[in-house]
Amino acid sequence: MSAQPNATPADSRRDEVVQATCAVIAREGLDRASMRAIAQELGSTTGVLTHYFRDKNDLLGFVLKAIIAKLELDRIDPSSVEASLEDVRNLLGRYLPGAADNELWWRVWLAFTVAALSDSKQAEQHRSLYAQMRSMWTALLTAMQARGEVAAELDPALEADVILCIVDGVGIQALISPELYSHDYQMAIVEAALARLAPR
Amino acid sequence: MSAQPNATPADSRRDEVVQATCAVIAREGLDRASMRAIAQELGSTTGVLTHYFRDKNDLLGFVLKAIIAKLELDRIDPSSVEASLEDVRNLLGRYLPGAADNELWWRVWLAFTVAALSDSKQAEQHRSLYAQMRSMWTALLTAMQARGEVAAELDPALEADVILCIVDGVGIQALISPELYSHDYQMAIVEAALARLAPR
DNA sequence: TTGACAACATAACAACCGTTGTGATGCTAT
DNA sequence: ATAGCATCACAACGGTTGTTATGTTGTCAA
Repeated sequence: MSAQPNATPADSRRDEVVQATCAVIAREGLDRASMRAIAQELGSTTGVLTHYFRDKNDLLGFVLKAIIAKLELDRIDPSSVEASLEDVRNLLGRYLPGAADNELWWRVWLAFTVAALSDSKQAEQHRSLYAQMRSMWTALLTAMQARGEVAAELDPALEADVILCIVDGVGIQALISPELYSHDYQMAIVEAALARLAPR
Repeated sequence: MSAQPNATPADSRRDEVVQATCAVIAREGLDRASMRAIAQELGSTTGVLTHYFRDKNDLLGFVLKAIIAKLELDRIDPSSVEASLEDVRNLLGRYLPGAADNELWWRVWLAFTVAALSDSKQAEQHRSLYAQMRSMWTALLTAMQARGEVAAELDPALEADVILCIVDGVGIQALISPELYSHDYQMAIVEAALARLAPR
């Protein structure tokens, strides 16, 4: 279950710090995630943080990398898998908040995304990451279209962006109004926006 | 063009401060919008801010109120207007970023939204605001459905949430990748998600 | 037993934050 | 002319921030 096969004890401890940082960011926000707050969440002092990370930027870099890994780990290879519309639904279902601990990762991801809007370096990273998702979905939809699973008259690139937008939108709304956006309701919205993919 | 018909000079000066605050938030982020940074944006010192506002919270309250006013000002009364699908498109078109100075307002709004996720008081405000939009769209779609402008088998409440989600999603993506999300492309995505509203 | 090193705790530092009080300036009504 | 008030500039305050240096503890090889 560990991240790496040859993970040293130091690496696992580092991961604990990253986890604690995510917890603080998700609960209090990115700007309130100070060194001392993170250390307190960990039940230690800032000495732990400075020992395993060069500075705060370094720590946040590890956090962002962990989030990105979470985003891409459960991704499928669009060229090797013959996905049906049902598979697409399941894939999005596991990705959205409302299931498992996804809400925590969504909160952290959204915090970094908004912060990236004011940081050209981080903005470029986010752009390329979304570009990656975009090309993945475009390839997947193109393959499905060739197999007749997606209506022929649709533009796969545009539909890929529709998926990205609807997922982001549902994600945000679910974070704002979790009592309204149950997992089933999130899926209902996604399916409503995706129904047009079906042929005929 | 002023906000209020009987606006005093003090009110207009207050509005200048609010505008400057929005500019700083949009450019540098909410956490970087310090009193001194806002004053510098205004070409003054913090004396101006403390004179017109009790404290920073008070100032940010005015900013949020200005944003909300921007959100609701160009809203239509769903019961009095006989909107067509074309009108819905135009309404959303004026609302999305990519047109006029909407991008600035979107950045500020998103900053407040993410901050609200870690503040139960602000979170409730955002929830009720989205609830307001939700009921507006539901009423509008219901009326259009009764007039045969929207397919009869659809659930207006669900479709209202689809609209809210797709707008938020397109808005965020447009802020992240403005060079990709032109105004026309934003509209194309919205129209793609909205095409299913048409009857038959 | 001792020395080296990892794993922290602790304290101090400058920089920045929001807030407050004080004073200078200029306009306005009397 | 002068009192009064609006409109700021400015400095200082306590608190919090990230960073750095130094101290303490345990472990383990030689």
